[in-house]
This record gives sequence, C-alpha cells and structure tokens, in this order.
Amino acid sequence: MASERKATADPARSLALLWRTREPTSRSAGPALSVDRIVRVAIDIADAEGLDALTMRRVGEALGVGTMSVYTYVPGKAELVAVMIDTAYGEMPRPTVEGDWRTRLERIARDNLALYQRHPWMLRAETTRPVLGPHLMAKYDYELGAIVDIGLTDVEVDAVLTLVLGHVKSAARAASEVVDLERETGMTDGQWWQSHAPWLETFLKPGAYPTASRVGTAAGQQHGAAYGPEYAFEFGLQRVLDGISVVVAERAANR
Amino acid sequence: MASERKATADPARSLALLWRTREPTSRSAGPALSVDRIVRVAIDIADAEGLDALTMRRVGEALGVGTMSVYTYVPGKAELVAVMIDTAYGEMPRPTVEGDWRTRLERIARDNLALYQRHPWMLRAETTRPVLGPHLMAKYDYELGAIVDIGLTDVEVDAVLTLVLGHVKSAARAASEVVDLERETGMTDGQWWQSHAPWLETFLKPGAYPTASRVGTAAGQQHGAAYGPEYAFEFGLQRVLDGISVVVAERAANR
DNA sequence: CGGCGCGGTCGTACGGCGTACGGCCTCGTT
DNA sequence: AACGAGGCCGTACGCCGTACGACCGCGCCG
Repeated sequence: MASERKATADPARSLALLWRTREPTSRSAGPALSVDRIVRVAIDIADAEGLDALTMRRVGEALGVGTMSVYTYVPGKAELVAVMIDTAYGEMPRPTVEGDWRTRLERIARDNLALYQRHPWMLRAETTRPVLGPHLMAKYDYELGAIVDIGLTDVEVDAVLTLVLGHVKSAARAASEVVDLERETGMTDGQWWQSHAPWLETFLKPGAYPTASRVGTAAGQQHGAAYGPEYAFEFGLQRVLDGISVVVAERAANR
Repeated sequence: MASERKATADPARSLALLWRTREPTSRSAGPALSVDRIVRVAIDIADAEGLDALTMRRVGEALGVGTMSVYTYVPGKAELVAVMIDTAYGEMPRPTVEGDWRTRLERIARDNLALYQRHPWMLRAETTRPVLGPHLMAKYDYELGAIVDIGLTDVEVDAVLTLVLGHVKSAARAASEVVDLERETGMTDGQWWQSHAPWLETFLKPGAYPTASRVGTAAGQQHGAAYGPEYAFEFGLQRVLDGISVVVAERAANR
C-alpha cells in the first residue's frame, strides 16, 4: 500500500498557517500566544545564534511558556521554519527602481544578499517543500516585474530570476561559511589558513598541483581573505548580468 | 578567556584523516575496520537513503560492529562526512578535453552536476570548514587547468570557477528538492502542485499578483514540471558561459 | 617463557532533540 | 449552575552524537 503517507503533508494546515487563516478567538482576554509572537522570537533566536540554537524548548522558554504550548499554534518545527522564511521575505523592500533592467536586476540581487546577511539561517534552512506563503508570492511578483518586459519569454524570465537568485544564494552561503568559521574557531579566515598551511605542505608532494597552489595563493592574498566572498559575489553578478544581456540583445536584434 | 576553544578544531587530526596518514598496524591479523571501509559504507547509506539516514549507529550496524568502534578510526561524524566528500571528489573523471575553453568548462559543469546526482547528500552536507583533502585538491587543480590560459588574472580564473560551480550546485539542489519531494509525498511534482493550487486560490485575492501567476503558470506547464530543474541548469549555464565570454573577449581585445 | 602494555572493540550512559499523549484549568455559553 | 471547548503544558518516548571506561588478545621485552 504505497498510498499511505506519513502525513505532515496536509496542504490545508500548512497553507492556512502561512496565510494566517484563523478566526479570532471569542475569548475576552486573548490567548497569551500567537503565531506572530512565536515567529518573531524564533527569528530573533535564529538571527542571534543560528539555526542550531533554534529548538522548540528554547522558543517556549523565550516566550515564558511551556515547550508544548508552542504546538498549539504551529504543527511542528518544519512548519515554524517555513513561516519564519515567509516572514523574512515580507520585510524586504520593494522599491520602484529608476533605470534599465540591469539596474533593477542588480538592485534585486543586492537586496537579496542583504536579506541573507541579516538572516543567515535562511541559507541553512532546508525546506524540501516550497514555502508558498503570501510574502514569497509578493516577492516573486515584484522581482518578475523588474524583468517581464525585457523581450524574453515568460519561461526565460523565470529562468533569469532563478539564475540571479541562485548566484546570490551561493555567494551568500560562501560568505556565511567564513563568518561561521571565524565564530567557531575564534580565528580570522587568514589565521585559519595560516594554521593549516604547514600541515598541508607536509602532506603535499612538493611541486604537485602547481596550478592550484599558484591560483589559490593569488586568490587568497589578493583580497585579504576578508573580501573573498564579496569579490566572488560582485564578479559573478556582473558575469551573470553580462550573460543575460547577450540573450536580451539577441532577441532585440531579431525582433 | 575567549582564547579557549571547544576543540574539534585540531588541524593535524582532521587533515591526517583526510590524507590517510596512518602507519600500518604491526599486528598480524589487521584490524577488522579501516577508514576506507567505514567511508565506503557511509557513502552507500547516504546515497541510498539520504543524509538523515546516516547515523553512527547505522554505520556500525552496516559494518557488523559496535557503534563506538567507528570512533576508533574517525573522530566524529563531521569528520566522517568530510572524508566522504573528499572521497566522492576522487571518483570524478578528469579527462583531457579537446576544444576551446568553453567546451572544457561546460564539460566540467556537467561532470559536477553528475556528481551531485550520484551523491545528492553532498548538497546538504554542511561543512562550515573547508575540506582540504587530496581529492578536492586534485579536482581544483584539474578544473583550474581548463581555464588558466584564457587570458584572465589568477584571481579572475578562481572567480570564474567559483561562479560556474556555484551555479551547478544551485541547479542541482533545486533538482534534488524535487526528487525529495516526490519521495516524501509519493506524488510527482505536478500532482503536488495540483493538490495545492486550489487551496492557494482560496487565499489569494483574485487578480492579485498577475505577473507571478502568469509566469509561474507558464514556467510550470512548459516543461512538464519534470524538466524544470534541467531547463534552469541549461539556461543558466549558457548565460554564465556567455557572461564569461564577454570578459574573455574584452581582455583579448585589449591585449 | 612469562608478564605487560597497548591498540582495537564496544556496552552503558548522558544530555539533548522533536513531539505524542493526556490531564488540567479557565472561560463563554447554555 | 453545569458544561464543553480551547489553551496550556508535564511527562515520557524514541531518536541522536558521543564520553567513558572495561575487556580482550597480540607482540614485545626482560
């Protein structure tokens, strides 16, 4: 019987949570808790101490409430994280940007990078299931709006956005890993490499991997290690935008 | 005293593990276990059932050995995963590819995609710390070799590779999420959307987010949902390569 | 040849996690 | 005044990674 499912997959429950469908309680003194309050403290915890520190016990504690009380409002931790993600999307700016599509798209990339810098836990939050909340919807609509009219098909427009956001997420993740490493080891990225390099040389046959050594060293010392991720973000972003320009120009020529 | 560290950060131990520095035991009958055997079954488990199924108890069981015996060879789970990653890199092909740099780079992208398809757990394995094993080293050297001579600086060459590999990882992750979703829910991606769409429409004000609706629908039905990730990979890869071409051409012109 | 040390093995136990279950208390309604 | 439902939450279960220390058999040294 492969048709039986472990559940947790009830679309109605999960979506209703995301969209906050809940008739207000008729009680006079409203309940002490609410999805919003829970999500707010959960985001605060994750922002300050990372996803690992976000436990249900911790959330209850921060709310001055028993652990299990949280479950009155949220079906489980996965759903809580989903709401956290949608909420974070909701706080992004959606300005009307003057200028051409490249300016607009670049701005979108930077705004997304800023989001990940503010909420690094989003980079580690694994959600096998798409979130589909109201704020993600609004974000998607806004971002598409910046590039719908550049002469590509709808499918291509979607792919362009996916490409840019994917690059931002990659770069943000790389940057976040450096920060995590520094927090965990108490050394800067440069110090970490300095402490590992001697050992590495012990194992490496001299003269092996000359290209890797040269390029790695160059990349390492050019940007004083602190700016590596930023450079990768900028360089990659310009390359991606250049690449998009090529198709856009092609289409414009064939019109 | 902020200088005290929780350890787990001993470079010598971790690197020695990666590089398999270990004098062979003088005992007659060699030990039942070895790092290699452990890594092999661990990769098998992760390949077949995902990272969540990879527990130390499970590894011991698969080896017919007590859980704690594994710790004789491996300091902890994080280190085990690191060795698994380096081992996986080791099985990648490193052919000499005929053709121009674009052909070579495209090949590299596809080989990396294939790696992630064979070992989807690599996409979820969070290693805040770089792996620095011999096979990663060899891979890095090989991949750099494909593009060192295209007329860019060493720093740019590194950034190019980072960009391409980042795109591959993003696309692979998206594809893997679809697969996970199908395995978890027992529905195809299309069925999942069909089961959620009615609920979504309930919440959405009619006429809200017209762009998102149109583009999303177009993107969804064009590629019958099954080919979405593949399309995103291909489209993005060509855009990225186009973008790299632009800089390469610029440099060639200014020579 | 006898004893010892040591490397490999692993049973037990601890502290942490997510969360199922069922009881209790408080309130609005009848 | 009695009731029922909704919010709250203590306890407990089954997982996880892994610290600790005991056991055991082999190779070496006296």
